[in-house]
Amino acid sequence: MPAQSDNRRYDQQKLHAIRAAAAVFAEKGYHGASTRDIAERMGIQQGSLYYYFKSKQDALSEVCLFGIEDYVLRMQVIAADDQPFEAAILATITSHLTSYRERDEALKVHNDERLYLPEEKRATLKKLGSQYRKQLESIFENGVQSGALRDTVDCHFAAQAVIGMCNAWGERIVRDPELDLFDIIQKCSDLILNGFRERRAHPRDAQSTATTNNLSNKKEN
Amino acid sequence: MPAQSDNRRYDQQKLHAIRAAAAVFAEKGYHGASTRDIAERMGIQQGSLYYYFKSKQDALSEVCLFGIEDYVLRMQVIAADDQPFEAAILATITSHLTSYRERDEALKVHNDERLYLPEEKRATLKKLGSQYRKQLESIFENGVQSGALRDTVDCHFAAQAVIGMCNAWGERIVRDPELDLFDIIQKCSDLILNGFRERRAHPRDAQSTATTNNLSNKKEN
DNA sequence: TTTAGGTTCTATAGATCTATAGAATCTCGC
DNA sequence: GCGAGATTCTATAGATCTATAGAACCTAAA
Repeated sequence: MPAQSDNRRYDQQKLHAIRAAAAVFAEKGYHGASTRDIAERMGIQQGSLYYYFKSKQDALSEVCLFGIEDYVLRMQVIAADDQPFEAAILATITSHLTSYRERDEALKVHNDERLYLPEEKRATLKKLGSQYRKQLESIFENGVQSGALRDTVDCHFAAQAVIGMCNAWGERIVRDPELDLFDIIQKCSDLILNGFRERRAHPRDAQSTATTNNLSNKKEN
Repeated sequence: MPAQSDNRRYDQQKLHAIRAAAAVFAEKGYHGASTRDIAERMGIQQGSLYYYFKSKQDALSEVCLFGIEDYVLRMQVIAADDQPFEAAILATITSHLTSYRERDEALKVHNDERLYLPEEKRATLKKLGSQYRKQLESIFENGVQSGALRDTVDCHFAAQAVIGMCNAWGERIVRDPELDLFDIIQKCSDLILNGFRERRAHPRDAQSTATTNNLSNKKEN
């Protein structure tokens, strides 16, 4: 039965179990992983796993929560802290990507496998996720209001784009531990802020509007 | 036995099978989907599916290939075509995102499930994927050389970022058919080119220009 | 040492699922 | 209508996999 008061052993093993499940789910996917795989990874028998998880689905649920919880908390801190936009977006991206490194595979599992949970079990995750997105949106809104960002910026789009980009890099980061985290953070921030286009030495500034116009009617579509 | 010369029936059903497999894999994941699910969706019995696929893994393989093949071809056309960078990146994003709409779930399956294929069966997909990336990189390199992009741009990073962002939006597009594709394409291009930062009123350099601002605020159709 | 409760093990029921074999049905040229 | 080949069906072997029950083991307090 699920442990008691000051019992260290249970808590240690439970954490161990969550990490093992995260690693296995990340590698094989929720449905591709077996409870035997998870148990094996933590050095116990398959049946013993049910001492820590009510069910396989319950394991997924806990891994997802573990993967996202303090990552949302960190965002809350960033959003509350009233920094200039540039600092805030850098902090956001840093937090997002270092989460992938630190919490290993749990965040990846949250992103890739959470949809296999039934609606009800996902409620908490959903709330955390949209909380995160809203806070990121508010950072963008503040950026617009402060004049740091263009007033044409669609903050909802912007938040989704940042999240999407960070998750894409996060997947790579998890898969390839050699990647230079700091370098990626820098470049992502730069992209979000400035894009890739050269700004000062634009060839002909008279037709600058013309250049954007012909973007739309090109080639087959 | 796998059909013959002018036999229409087989080809039709085979395509039907691939689409059914794509839909089911997209919804439940490779391991979460059963061959019975796929067969059911195309209105035949589970065992009959093996008339069209050698194995379940073979089905995944074909779906992935189906999902990525002509999408790479389109990129080849774009890269060969010597357009200005702005047009090329718009065409790229348009191609990428409309692929998600048109080929339904097969591209999503390629992105999410292809890693479950054994190394050997993935060889072709890998080649196609890196071909795609390299062509996108060369588009960025051309952009730098032509002066359209800053010469500090890391083209490898840029290509990965674009692919990551497009895939992230693609997932949403597949899941929510109501999303305005054209709007997303516009905003992604704008982000890649210009970022979100206000440029006119930036303290440091007072000059240039209103150039590209109006890309984002044209109220499309 | 004894004992209680916490942790892990073994064994297994019951429910999948993949892939195959062989029978049944369908299609179409003759 | 006949027969050959193409397509689909039924039935099943064999290999999973999840979850549970109950025995065994381990630790620490009395």
